[in-house]
Amino acid sequence: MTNIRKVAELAGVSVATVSRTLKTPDIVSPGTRDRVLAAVEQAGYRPNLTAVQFRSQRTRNLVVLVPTIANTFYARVIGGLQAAAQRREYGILLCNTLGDERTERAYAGMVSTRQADGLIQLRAYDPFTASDGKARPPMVNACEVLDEAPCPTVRLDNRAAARVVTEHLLALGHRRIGMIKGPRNSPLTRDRLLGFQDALAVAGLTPDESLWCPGDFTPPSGYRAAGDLLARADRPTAIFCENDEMAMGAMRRIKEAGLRIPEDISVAGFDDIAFASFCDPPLTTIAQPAEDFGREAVALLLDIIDERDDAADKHRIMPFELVVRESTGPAA
Amino acid sequence: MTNIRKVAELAGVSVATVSRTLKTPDIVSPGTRDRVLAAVEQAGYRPNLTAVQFRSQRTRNLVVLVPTIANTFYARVIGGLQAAAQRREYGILLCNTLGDERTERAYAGMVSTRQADGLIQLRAYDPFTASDGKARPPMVNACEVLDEAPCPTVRLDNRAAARVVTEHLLALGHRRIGMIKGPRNSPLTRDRLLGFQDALAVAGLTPDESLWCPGDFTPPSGYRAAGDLLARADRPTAIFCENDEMAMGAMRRIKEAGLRIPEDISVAGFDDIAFASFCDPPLTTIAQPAEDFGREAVALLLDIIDERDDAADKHRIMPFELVVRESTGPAA
DNA sequence: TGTATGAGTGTAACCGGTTACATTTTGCTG
DNA sequence: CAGCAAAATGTAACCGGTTACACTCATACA
Repeated sequence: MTNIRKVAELAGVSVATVSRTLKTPDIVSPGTRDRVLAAVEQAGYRPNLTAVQFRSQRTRNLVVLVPTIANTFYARVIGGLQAAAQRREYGILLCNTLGDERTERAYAGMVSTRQADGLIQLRAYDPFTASDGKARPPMVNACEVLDEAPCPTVRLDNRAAARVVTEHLLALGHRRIGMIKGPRNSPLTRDRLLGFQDALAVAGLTPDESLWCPGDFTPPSGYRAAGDLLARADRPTAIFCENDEMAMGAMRRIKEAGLRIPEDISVAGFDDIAFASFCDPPLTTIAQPAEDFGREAVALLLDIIDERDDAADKHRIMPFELVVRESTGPAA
Repeated sequence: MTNIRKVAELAGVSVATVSRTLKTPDIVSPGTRDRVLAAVEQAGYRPNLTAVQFRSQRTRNLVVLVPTIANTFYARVIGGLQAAAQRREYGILLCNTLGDERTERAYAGMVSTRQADGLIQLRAYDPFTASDGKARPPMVNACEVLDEAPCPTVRLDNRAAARVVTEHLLALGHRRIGMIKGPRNSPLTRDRLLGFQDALAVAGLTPDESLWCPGDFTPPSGYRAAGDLLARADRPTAIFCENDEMAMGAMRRIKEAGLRIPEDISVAGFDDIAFASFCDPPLTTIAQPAEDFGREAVALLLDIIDERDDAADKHRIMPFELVVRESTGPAA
């Protein structure tokens, strides 16, 4: 394996000069510089980054924990993350945790063991135990955030967004609105449900909890939940799904029951994934600036790492937008 | 930062003994072992993995280059990759390249610069230039593979699979079949087109190239291509899309034209993504063992890295299955 | 008692860069 | 041409582990 010593020998200079030629070319004389670069070329030399990282105690890598990359919303967030990191010359180590806490802690350990300089967590779970004490590695929590996050966060005002969707349905005359919830312990689930209730309360309606069905953010769970809602004698005239994937499942179930969307029943989702505008009918949903979540998270994390910041408890709220398509219409 | 010397001092032993206690506990005496472990606990010691990697010249990390993680098929492949790697105590560094060659080369450089021990490429592009010469880093190419791959490959017999889909359409009586292709220079596109032609040839039909539309594996491109096909006076009675995402776009366009699927026109896809069974109507497509692609790729790569293997030109062909759903029916 | 054996532990070299400090070379001025 | 500052380059310590080799000491056996 060619190392810096081989190159130095080849160029007839010291290792320090080789290092300087590659890192700060302006402080070596032009003649030497040419000779060294030729030797680098000839030897096919690539610096051993492991050695550099070891020496500098900096890896310029960031670990990103994603609950599931299969979700197209997260895929967009990651796109934003990567672009931002690349611009600052940081690499992204992407970890698909599937929500498994053991896996999350294992990957988070890459920061404790100095394989990465910081961590971006896209789920409301803190992989560092109390025993890590005050020496908490640099971390940012985005998208689904902890209530009392021990770090900066980037999130949507999910409650307000859910309220806007619900108000849209209410404005269309819907009074019995079904709700398909996300995973039980997710703050997203809770906040979106709260926003839903807020809107009902403002409209002077008493919420009917029997219309709230459990789901897990996957199409099959939306399919099942919709089945339960349709089986009722007093089925709702609209269903608000806490994400688009469940809305897709719900729409499938509604069609199998021989009902029309939105004539017989309206459906609204959340996230505005790529398929939302291509399903039948196109889905009314909440659009989020997914890429910006990634960008912001990187910016905040690098602030901590570079200690440009002391507070370290900045919290960003990203904007959302209701996208009205054809899956919602006037109540029958 | 607590390091091994601090722990050694705390336990009253040498650094070698600390190292041995953690790596080969059976060769230190029980008394010493307890003392060292207590010191490790007390100091909150985590070995600096960068130092370990540097010293051992092994990172136990694998780089995976994914064209786009937003594609749910790739997401499943990655799931398989991660599970397999974790079992062998390797980490996965996932890179979303978006097909950008500069990004791919940059991340592939992580192997040349010894930040990772090997590379799994899910796209038909070789990120190593000829100048890397015979010192090619360990690499495996999966899913979309190079024709003359300089490394082991894991792939589907795309040609045979496309032929099976086409035969299914022919058996339903379709004679004018439209084709929505993938990216121009992808071997997937070419092989699936070849299989399509194979089936037509066997059926004694002359292929009509004007029915082959360009696409790029995204829903909007399927939407546009379907528009072109429907605008023809002699529009096809079936459309074979080279992947499911384009099929979703095509179905949307067909419905907007007021046509029914499959009564007026049949649609078939490829990949069997999660939404394939939830769109309207559920999509006939080719299912691939996505997770197995990942598992196999890791197995082959570790064979090379551990030099269990000298040949290094093993090629695995994975099985596929035609999944007939409701988007295909008898020709009108 | 002397010696061989082996378990347990310590010492220090090593991995490949970076960089503080020392040394040499160059350029300029009087 | 001496003398000095500045520029260019070299020397070697250092990052934090791992491990070959050396050493100590208890035990077993002749």
